[in-house]
Amino acid sequence: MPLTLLPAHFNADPVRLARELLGATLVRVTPDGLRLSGRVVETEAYDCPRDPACTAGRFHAARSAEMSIPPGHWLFWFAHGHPLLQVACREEGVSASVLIRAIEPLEGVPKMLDYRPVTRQRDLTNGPAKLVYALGLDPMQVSHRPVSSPELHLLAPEKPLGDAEILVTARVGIKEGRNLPWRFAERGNPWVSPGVPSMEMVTELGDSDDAEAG
DNA sequence: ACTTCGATGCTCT
DNA sequence: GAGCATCGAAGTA
Repeated sequence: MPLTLLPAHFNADPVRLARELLGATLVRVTPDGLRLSGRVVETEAYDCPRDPACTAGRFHAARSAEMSIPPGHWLFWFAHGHPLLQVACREEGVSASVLIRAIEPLEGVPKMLDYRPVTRQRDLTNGPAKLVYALGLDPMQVSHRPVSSPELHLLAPEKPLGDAEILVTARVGIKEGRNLPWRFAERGNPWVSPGVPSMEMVTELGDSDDAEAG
């Protein structure tokens, strides 16, 4: 039986955690007891003290609300009116998190399609806000709850993904810190978000950059 | 399959 | 009032 990840597990480097969460199962139990789940296939790390995406401009102040959330608790970042699901990392008072960017639907697909009707099944959960809608999550209800909550929790991967199975790329949609290789995806999985670059582009990324996971 | 472009709602100025 | 860690629709292939 897979283990439910506990909040204490997230008092750690978000870059490492983002990588380790690939292959985990995100489980949502609806108010009527329906179980929806999906395999985590794409994540992204944010780590303020060393992250230009956080310290640049408006982001710095914006993190203050997030900083009051203890590690291993859910939080939502809003972008363009869309809620993005994250887990707070490191110790409380530090702004660091892992963003869940895409999942591969496992259980409860009909209910997900009910929450978020799409014509192509591929589009159901292949984006950070898409998966929030497909799971029927209400940010107001889920924010600040532990990642081990019955209604929304994470099961550890059966087997951690090897380096060869992980595609490391740059984050998207931000100005500063574009170059940091802090987005992780399961290589070859069709359920990753449309913007994940091909292998060729990743190779170019490697020589132009520094910061590593640690 | 790909592109472009407007709407979204929340946060900070 | 601006800008954004995005999405969806509409257009072209």
